[in-house]
Amino acid sequence: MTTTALLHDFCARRGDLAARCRHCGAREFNICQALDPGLQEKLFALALRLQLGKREPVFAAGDPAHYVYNLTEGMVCLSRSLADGRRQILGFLLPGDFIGFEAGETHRCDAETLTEAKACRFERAVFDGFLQDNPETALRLLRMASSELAQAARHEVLLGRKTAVERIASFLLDLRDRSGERHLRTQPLALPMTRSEIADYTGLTIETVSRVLGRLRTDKVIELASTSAVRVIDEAALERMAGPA
Amino acid sequence: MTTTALLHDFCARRGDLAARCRHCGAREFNICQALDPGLQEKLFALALRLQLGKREPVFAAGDPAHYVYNLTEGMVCLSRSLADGRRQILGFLLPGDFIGFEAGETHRCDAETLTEAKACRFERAVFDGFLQDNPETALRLLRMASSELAQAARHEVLLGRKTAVERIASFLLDLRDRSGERHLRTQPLALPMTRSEIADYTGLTIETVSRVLGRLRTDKVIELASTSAVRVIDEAALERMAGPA
DNA sequence: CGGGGCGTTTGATCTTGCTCAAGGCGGCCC
DNA sequence: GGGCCGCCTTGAGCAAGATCAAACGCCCCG
Repeated sequence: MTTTALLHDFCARRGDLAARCRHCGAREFNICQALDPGLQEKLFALALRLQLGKREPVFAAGDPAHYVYNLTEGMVCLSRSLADGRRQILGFLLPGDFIGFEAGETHRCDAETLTEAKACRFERAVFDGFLQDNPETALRLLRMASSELAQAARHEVLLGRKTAVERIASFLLDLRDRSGERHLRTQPLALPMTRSEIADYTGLTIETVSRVLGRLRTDKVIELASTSAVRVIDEAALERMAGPA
Repeated sequence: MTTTALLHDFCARRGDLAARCRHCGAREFNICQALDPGLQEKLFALALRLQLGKREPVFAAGDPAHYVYNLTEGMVCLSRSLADGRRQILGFLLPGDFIGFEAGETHRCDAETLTEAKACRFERAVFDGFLQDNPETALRLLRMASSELAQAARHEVLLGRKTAVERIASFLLDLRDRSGERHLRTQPLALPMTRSEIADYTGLTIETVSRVLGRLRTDKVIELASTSAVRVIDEAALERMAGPA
């Protein structure tokens, strides 16, 4: 098999419900990474493999945090809403991302799938026990948490200090880069979220999101294959538009 | 001694450079919490006690991340800047907060003291080793990281979806609550950061920060003892102004 | 194939918070 | 004690993006 074919095969197995960890397409990115086969088997035994539908809630803010999840396939959206309906989307999660680990007893944001998705679900207490017994896994999770914190910091810069154009360009580049890291298709890049969700991620309105995307298209920086897929035509321009580093 | 006197004594020892962990005023909040005395001694042996001046950089974005820090006294400001000078302040850290843990090799934001401060500094590799050997400490750190992530999420809501008044009111309440949890004085509440730093935390300009604070003062919601200390007069009003939960 | 509904696009107007400008206050140094 | 400098406040006008409004297009369903 060629490298491409191998990669294709690898991706096809991503999140296969019956597959053991060593066949899991998300293994390279998620919590199981670098576990030796024995530990992987142990962790697998603790997991419930979950198949989730498109636009299905995983948990809501305030729910008791009984479980933690490791996403293996699909996209999930994390958000927090104010009582009057204003919503802030915190991030769009990709295969390998860890969801639902809380310091307290309840979840503090909403999690919903944007696409069909698969995940490994662990009982919180059981998972904590595994971490106790496997400090290198705890350290790996700590490093993943630290990456998420860095991602949140970049998002705070976007929300607090960037213009509308910079926000949209940064959003597209960030999603593309993270999708690429996870071996997902980037050209065209899937946008399974609605304009309203892009707006709530970037702190803008749907009208502004639509106008900015329209302008990027007019300027030949991107092509919109459909409303839910972009192709980056002029990468350098898009990077310039995303603002200074 | 009365409870108050005990607390006073306790706070006076906060961060005492010579003190062992069991006398450290920040012990209740920081990484050492709930360690048994033996482990505390082991951790203490790994720490360099650091005395920092007012407005002193701790590290800058891009610096190699050789050390991690546990703040025991004073306030530290975390920020990220764009090349054109725009800055986003990520948070104002209080005693007990953990600083500088990175997934990669370098720091990804700037850290600077706002006041004189004290911290325990650990070499990264040594600290990682301690976590390997003490999974319950790793778990505790993981829970602290999860709290920071929740704090970041609240900040994202503030930056993405709140009005100027809501941002300032939320900022004041958040700082007051976190100061209270750490047994710091809350009435009046110290604001060691400049208007410019409040602006860069809230995603506003200094003029808007000044106007909103002025309006809160005019409306008798707060009193400004000096430019760097507030007293909350009408708590309910301030909470209303911070926006719906 | 035609109709309905939702999500998106596009346009016109308005508002919030930014920019630009000037003045005030306070702390610190000489 | 006086002056200077940095930070803060206040005011006037402006602009980026929000709001309000309407039309479009696509998909689904009858």
